[in-house]
Amino acid sequence: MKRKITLKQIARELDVSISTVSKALKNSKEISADTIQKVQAFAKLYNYRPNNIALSLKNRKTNTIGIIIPEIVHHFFSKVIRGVELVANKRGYNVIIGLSNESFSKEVINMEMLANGSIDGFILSMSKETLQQQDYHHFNETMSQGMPIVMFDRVVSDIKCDKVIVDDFKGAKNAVEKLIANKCKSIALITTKDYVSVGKLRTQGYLEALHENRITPEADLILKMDDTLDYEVHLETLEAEIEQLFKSNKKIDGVFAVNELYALSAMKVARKLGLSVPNDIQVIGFTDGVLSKHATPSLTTVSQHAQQMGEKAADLLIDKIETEFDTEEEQFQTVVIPTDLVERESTK
Amino acid sequence: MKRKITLKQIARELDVSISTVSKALKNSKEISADTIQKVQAFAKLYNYRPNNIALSLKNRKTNTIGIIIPEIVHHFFSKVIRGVELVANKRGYNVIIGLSNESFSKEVINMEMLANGSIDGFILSMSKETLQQQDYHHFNETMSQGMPIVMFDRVVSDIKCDKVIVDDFKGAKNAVEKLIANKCKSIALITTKDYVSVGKLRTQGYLEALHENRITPEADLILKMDDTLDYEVHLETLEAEIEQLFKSNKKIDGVFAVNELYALSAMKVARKLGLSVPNDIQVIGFTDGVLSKHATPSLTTVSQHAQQMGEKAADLLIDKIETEFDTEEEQFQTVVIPTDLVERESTK
DNA sequence: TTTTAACACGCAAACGTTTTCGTGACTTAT
DNA sequence: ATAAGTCACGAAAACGTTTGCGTGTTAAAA
Repeated sequence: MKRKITLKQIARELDVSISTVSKALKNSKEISADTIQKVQAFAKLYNYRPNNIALSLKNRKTNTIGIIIPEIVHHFFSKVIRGVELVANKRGYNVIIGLSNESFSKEVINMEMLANGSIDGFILSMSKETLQQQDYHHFNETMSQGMPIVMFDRVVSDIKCDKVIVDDFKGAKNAVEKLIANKCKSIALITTKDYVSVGKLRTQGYLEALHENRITPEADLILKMDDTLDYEVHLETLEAEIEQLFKSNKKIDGVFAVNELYALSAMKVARKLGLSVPNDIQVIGFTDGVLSKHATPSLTTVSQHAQQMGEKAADLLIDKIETEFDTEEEQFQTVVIPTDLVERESTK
Repeated sequence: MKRKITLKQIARELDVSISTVSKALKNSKEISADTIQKVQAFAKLYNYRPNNIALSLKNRKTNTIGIIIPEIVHHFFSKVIRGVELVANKRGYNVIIGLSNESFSKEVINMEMLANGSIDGFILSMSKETLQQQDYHHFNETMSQGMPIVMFDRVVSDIKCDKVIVDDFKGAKNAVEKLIANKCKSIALITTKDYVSVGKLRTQGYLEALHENRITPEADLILKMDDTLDYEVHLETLEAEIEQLFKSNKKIDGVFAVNELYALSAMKVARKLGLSVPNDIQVIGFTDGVLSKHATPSLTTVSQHAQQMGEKAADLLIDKIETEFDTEEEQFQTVVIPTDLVERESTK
């Protein structure tokens, strides 16, 4: 088991100095053709590669970006990662991941671990707990130390940094407008509590669409789920709530759900109650997920283009990393990725 | 924008030497209580944290593990990552990801990037292309440089390293036995071509179950898909093939599919042909995915316990990293994670 | 008063690079 | 023959740590 070879070892073997080896490998014109040839041959033979850690230390640059997300077993986030990884690799960066598991303290710990030299910048989406507690000190501290942050999807305006978001408001509005155009008269909304910014915005989009079409929103038709529960495990609770909604509002003929699972559950409950989708009830969800595509009937959704978000976030971050324009005060931008309404079988 | 503070800066401010600061922070008894108190107060004030990169260089240890997978937008792999991340963090390690995108060359490049000092060891699952080309030089080279590798799921016996696999053979056999016990007389198999080890083993499990029950396998009932195609985009091709299978073998009353998508497609085609699942045809898939749970009818599957695989792989790897027992020749182990048959609505 | 020991701290090397600068040995021009 | 200029290379510093060892000061023991 041989260790990785270093400049020092090559130097010793070839009886030259370390600096000569280093320069020879870079085809420096300070070094004679003879020596260059000799060194490069030896280096190739032993498959020399410079040690990244040493380079990082010397250059004060790791060429690695950290990504902190609440959860990885989730199509949206894994697609974002794929996007990040794609452009990161293309631009010579590695990606290191940290999972907050929706916990504030894990988010803080993870960021601290990575912030101490391991990476050049962060791409992150806040945990629900952080959103609830509204404690953003770790973000601000990280940035004050000169480490750039790009946030995506779950953002708050209090934090001054680059952001990549989806137009939740317009996406939701479009979806509801589609239902209205499809002759739905009584459109229910299944959403989350308001502290999650995206849920809030989608709810507003729903209301705006109703308003513009002179439909009076009814509180009865709006179901706000407590999403601190993991509904992958408490599916029955979710379904029971929706069933209750449907039963007490028989006139419902359209449903807009702010995520995939809510939408699927709505369809499931509808079927259970003997209602046909899309004939009796039309359903639209909000996501990029795989469930929508393979559901029966397949689900019409607002697509978020998660991968594109990841790509954009990575580009923004690397741009920031690579310009040391500390000159004028920082300029932050918020990029809005447009949504698409992907029409499938759950709408007419 | 202040840079991160270093020992040197603390030393200069407090007019002591760097080593004194370092020792004071570690409560070394070489240092007076006075100085310790002074240094620690200052360090806390400025929120000093040692630079990971410098530590990595000094200790020749990064406390980071690399994970190379073919694809991240995939429930199985993201669950594995979650498992890896879970135990890695618990044991003080970070996780850095590389995606091979099922490509041999990207796998090689990614490994080379990480192998040069960035990480202490690899956890990986081979790309399809690597499996086809059977070129494993990059794995062997990496290991010969003293970097441990743990492989999971897609493995080959030619490579000597720790492995974590699922008992594909037994899992498949159990599933088919279940179908047989449920009175299926004509059981079809939808699988991949044999170069993917897992597909091959699952096929063998299928055959073995038939054999033990004195059922003669029929070539007509075995559909081998070319999985170099991405069936997420070529769904129609997949469905057409399955439809062909069903139409030319009307007696089929059971289907075992080696993954989730094949199984779902089989159900979809069955429905299209007016066959009821599970009354006319019972279906079992193989995976941990989310589709199975939310499909209609929900799909009975062989669960792989992906997260557990990730956890085990991480433990194996870190164990190996942390024992420098170069003494006797290396001992490699292959851990088999048992599968579970999760019964849902697609079987009786 | 001298020797010894404890104490509190600094020096320097090491991890593996890159890069600036210095310096001998030649070569060329005067 | 001497001055100037190339050429080819080495020494050393720097990135931020940790740690073994040396050392000056003081206090205790002889």
